[in-house]
Amino acid sequence: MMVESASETIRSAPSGQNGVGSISGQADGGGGGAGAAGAGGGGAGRDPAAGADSNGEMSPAELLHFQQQQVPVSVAMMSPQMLTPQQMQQILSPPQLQALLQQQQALMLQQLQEYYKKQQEQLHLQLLTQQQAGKQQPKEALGNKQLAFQQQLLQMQQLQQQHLLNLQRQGLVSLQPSQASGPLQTLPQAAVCPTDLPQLWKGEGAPGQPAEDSVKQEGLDLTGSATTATSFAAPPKVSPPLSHHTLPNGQPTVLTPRRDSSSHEETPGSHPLYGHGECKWPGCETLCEDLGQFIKHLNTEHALDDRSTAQCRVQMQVVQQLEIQLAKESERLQAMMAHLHMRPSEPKPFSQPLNPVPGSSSFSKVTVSAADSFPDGLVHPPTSAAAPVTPLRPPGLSSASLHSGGPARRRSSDKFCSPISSELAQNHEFYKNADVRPPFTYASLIRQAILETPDRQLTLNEIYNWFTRMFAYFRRNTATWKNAVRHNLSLHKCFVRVENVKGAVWTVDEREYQKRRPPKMTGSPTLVKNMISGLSYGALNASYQAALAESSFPLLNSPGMLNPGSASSLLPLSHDEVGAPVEPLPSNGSSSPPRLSPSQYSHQVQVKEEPAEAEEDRRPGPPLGPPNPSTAGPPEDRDLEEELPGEELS
DNA sequence: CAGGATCTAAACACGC
DNA sequence: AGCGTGTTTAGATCCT
Repeated sequence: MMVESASETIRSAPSGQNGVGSISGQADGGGGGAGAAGAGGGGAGRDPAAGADSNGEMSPAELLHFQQQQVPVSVAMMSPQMLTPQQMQQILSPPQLQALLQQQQALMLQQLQEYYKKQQEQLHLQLLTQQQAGKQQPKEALGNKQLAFQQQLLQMQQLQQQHLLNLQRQGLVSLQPSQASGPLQTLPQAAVCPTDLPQLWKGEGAPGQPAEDSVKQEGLDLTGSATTATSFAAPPKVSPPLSHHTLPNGQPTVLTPRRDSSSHEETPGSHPLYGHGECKWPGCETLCEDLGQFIKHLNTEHALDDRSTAQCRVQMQVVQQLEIQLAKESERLQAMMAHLHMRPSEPKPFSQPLNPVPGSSSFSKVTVSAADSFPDGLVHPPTSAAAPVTPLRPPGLSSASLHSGGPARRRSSDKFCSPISSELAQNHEFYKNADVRPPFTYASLIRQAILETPDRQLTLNEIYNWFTRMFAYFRRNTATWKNAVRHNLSLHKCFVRVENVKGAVWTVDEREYQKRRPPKMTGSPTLVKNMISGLSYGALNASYQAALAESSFPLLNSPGMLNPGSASSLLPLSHDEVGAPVEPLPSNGSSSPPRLSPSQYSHQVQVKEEPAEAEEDRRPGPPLGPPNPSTAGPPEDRDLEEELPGEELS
């Protein structure tokens, strides 16, 4: 199933973002060649060109190169830049979100400053104490301790620096390299070129420490303390660590697709630093009516001078820090997964396609985007916290689906165990802003939409709205996907139409929905394992987290553990169930009234007055689960039931 | 190869 | 007549 979904994703990839789904399937099917071209050209192909364009305009090609690579990343993290104005309009909150975000960050900045200040004082105090005490101690010991403190201090300051840089980068803190002032008085170094930091540290900490050299050389690199980041040492000097963003096969990568999603505004005549009528230079945001004006502004305000260079350095540092952080988190993930026996921990040079389908013609298309390929060989999907709206790609989403305009189904999620609601929650911002097709089936999405509502019912139009609200992808090609939605509503028994006072609403028959799921996959440890190993880490990420959180995976390692008791104790009041949607597998959800909020359930039943008949047809047994030959057993047991076949299979 | 799931497209019906 | 809503059919892909 996983495979299938992935393959569908793959298949659709060629259609590209612009091509939309329309005939993607057929077109692709017909010509594998076309597909390949689409994959390459669709997302990545375009970028190089864009890069070339802007490159010509800017002075130091190198700097610009960095900017091209970096700016969008960080900018994307802060603003829904990739959206077209139209899309922006359709989104409810961005402006408010932005404002809110800024408020929060301002607050955070304050707290950070306080925190860092305290930490620094504390560290200094400790250091001094140690130094004094150390006079009576062997020199070696003293050196070590001092070094340790020094490193700690450095680490802390680096962290601080990182935060500040981020804030600065986001324009929250307006900093001029030459004029540090205002809110950052306590941390003047942040305003200065990062390369000055070592000196500052030198002045602050113990002078002449050996570690400083390395720090100096590596800028903000956490060399001294980054013992865990061994797998991914930040490149020395200031060259942005982009090397790993290229795929072995030479395919363009990550950073390119990103632009894809923002391609709406980045017409051939556009500039990576220009968007929404304003200058995207860090902390600038000067309004420019047109590109020409912007270019002028760029050349005057951001010419190659000390300030611009410094800002560029800052940006590079930001990226470096993020990379380092990413590396650390990735390593942690790797260790976790290794520990959980999810997969061999040895790095695999290049992630395999989401669905290693050797024979598949689309195989080549599904290479993991550069974003996913890191030196450690792991896929490094952005965490929702780190890059909520990064167009690079959401956790759990295959790269293919990123570029795809076609179906990006991932039945794994609705069929297997990855809770769509969890993943949605995690990547909510991403899907909301990025023009990426969600890797869920229409059915699962519709169900999700319905279950998210208190009443567990939606009119068709409300479903439409949910789609457009939740997914940028569904803000276009409305005819296509709306048709698909209607088609799915009609086709699947799990969707029940209910005549309401205000019209017809759609509800979900969980039992039917569960029925749709092939039992064999749900419980077979072997199959599940295989599926997992066939997955890319990226695809796993969110799904895994959610799945693990919801204890779906314990089944993996201990099928025997599966019993009503344990299952119910594990599944129930997960975040999904409490606040929101219920995922099928974990809870077997709505089909098990006892676990579901009684009010909710009754509500659902209530609504279905008219379709009661139909419902009875579809629901052999009463909601409360009296055993039925076919769907037999109490709801709780259905968990078991669904798993059992799998066990039998294996 | 059959069967199932999914997606896309399209035709048609019905009511407002 | 146009539109929204539903239903249904057909063709396609992919996986088991």
